[in-house]
Amino acid sequence: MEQEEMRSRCENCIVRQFNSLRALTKEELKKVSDSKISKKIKKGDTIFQEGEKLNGVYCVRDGVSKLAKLSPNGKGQIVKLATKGELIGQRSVIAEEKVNLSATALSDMEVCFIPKEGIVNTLHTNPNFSLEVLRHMAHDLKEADDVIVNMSQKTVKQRIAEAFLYLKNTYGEDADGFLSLTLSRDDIASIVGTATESCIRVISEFKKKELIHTSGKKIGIANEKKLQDMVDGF
Amino acid sequence: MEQEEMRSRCENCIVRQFNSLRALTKEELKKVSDSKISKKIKKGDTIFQEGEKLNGVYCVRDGVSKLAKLSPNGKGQIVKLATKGELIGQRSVIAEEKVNLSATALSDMEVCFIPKEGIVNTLHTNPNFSLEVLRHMAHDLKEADDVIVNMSQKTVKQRIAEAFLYLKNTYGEDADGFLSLTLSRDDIASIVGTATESCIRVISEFKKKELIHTSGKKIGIANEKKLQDMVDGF
DNA sequence: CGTAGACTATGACAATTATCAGGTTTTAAA
DNA sequence: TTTAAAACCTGATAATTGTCATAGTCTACG
Repeated sequence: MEQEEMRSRCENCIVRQFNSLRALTKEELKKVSDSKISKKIKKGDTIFQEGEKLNGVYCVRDGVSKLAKLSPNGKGQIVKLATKGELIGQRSVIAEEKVNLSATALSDMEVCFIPKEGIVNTLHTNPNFSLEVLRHMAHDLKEADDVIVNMSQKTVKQRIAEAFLYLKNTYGEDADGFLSLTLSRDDIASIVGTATESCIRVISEFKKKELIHTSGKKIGIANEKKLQDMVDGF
Repeated sequence: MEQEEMRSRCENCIVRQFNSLRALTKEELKKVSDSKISKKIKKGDTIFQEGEKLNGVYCVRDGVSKLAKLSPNGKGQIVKLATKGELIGQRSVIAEEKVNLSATALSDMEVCFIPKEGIVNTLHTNPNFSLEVLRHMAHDLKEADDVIVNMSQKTVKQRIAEAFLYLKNTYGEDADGFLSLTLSRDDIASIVGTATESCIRVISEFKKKELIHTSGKKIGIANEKKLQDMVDGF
């Protein structure tokens, strides 16, 4: 059990290297580690919901979640995927507002809930940490701006092609050449902002043109160059 | 001239109260004021362009600018309007990346260029300032997320109606009941992400339905409630 | 192992939106 | 004041995308 105790300390957690927590001092990290709560979340379960008030942030240790807004009529729009190493909920904690997106697990996940006190205090006292958080937020903002531009300037086909390339570059492929992150057609549609049926149709078309190959819901990229050309409008 | 000297000091600039600079200490503010350069920018002129490397941020003292991405085919997408009191270019300076949007004046403007050294140093030493910048960025990020959701879940008509309400709430109306910020049909189209012709058609339709009234390119809101209902899908 | 429910798939059609082509009006500058 | 350019407007048409209906396929679980 001492082994397990060691492993569960933030100080020994590799994931921390990927997010703003790496700017914490040893003492600050110790406090965070003492206050954090590890949780396992099953695929499909929600971590938090739009409108909730968050009392802390979640650090993703393993798995992938979607941050999305559901509309009254049932269709949702995925705004961002958050994966190993990312902090979610920080925007809401910093702005002291209710969360405007809900977070749902796309795979089994392991997350650590970090109560906001530790975070907020440190923001006031450790400029390196603030700056690090700021950099991450600046990056998220750029990505969001890019999504806005893509939604208005690219067709559904282009956006789906782009999504596949993004998934390959971000999450990689398995041994058989399929994207490591397997999403439902519905989730893919929600990422690119289109109807599920339109998404399925485009996937069928890509398959016919041998740009991708599929097996069940798994998708593999067969012709990266042509997909990229399509994104670029050729 | 001493009067003018007084007025041009950041210490006496009202605009500062609206942005992160209010978190600066007197000394820090003095340094910023000493290093800043005031510029007048004429309507239509660009402040900076996509891909440029910014050596500082711009503080908008008066006027309105659009932050947009131009696409190769000529259509642009406006991602954000920045007005009196806002800082622009901070994202790029913080992330130490080239700017990903270009900034163009929509009206005659007065801006102050603040070299990044002062900003970056202060970010490292004054946690209040970092935190204030962080809050603003968190707010921008939420707005960007909302735009993404709107683009995918609302029709062009709804987005245009929403834009008019936004312009009224943000910039107000003049004495004759027209929106204070007058935009070209082209710019309105770029905000909601549609073709100029589609935008004009919707405006004509709104006019026929007496939801708005126009005079030249000026637009006034005639029936706020019905416009809001339209946004909400009724 | 069989069945309910969820997911995938496709066709037919409707709605939305873009594009092209042509006018008219407004604006700004000579 | 004339004139050229830019902005606005409208119609006709095409392309894209969404919706509805229906059926096949997969999968989890009793």
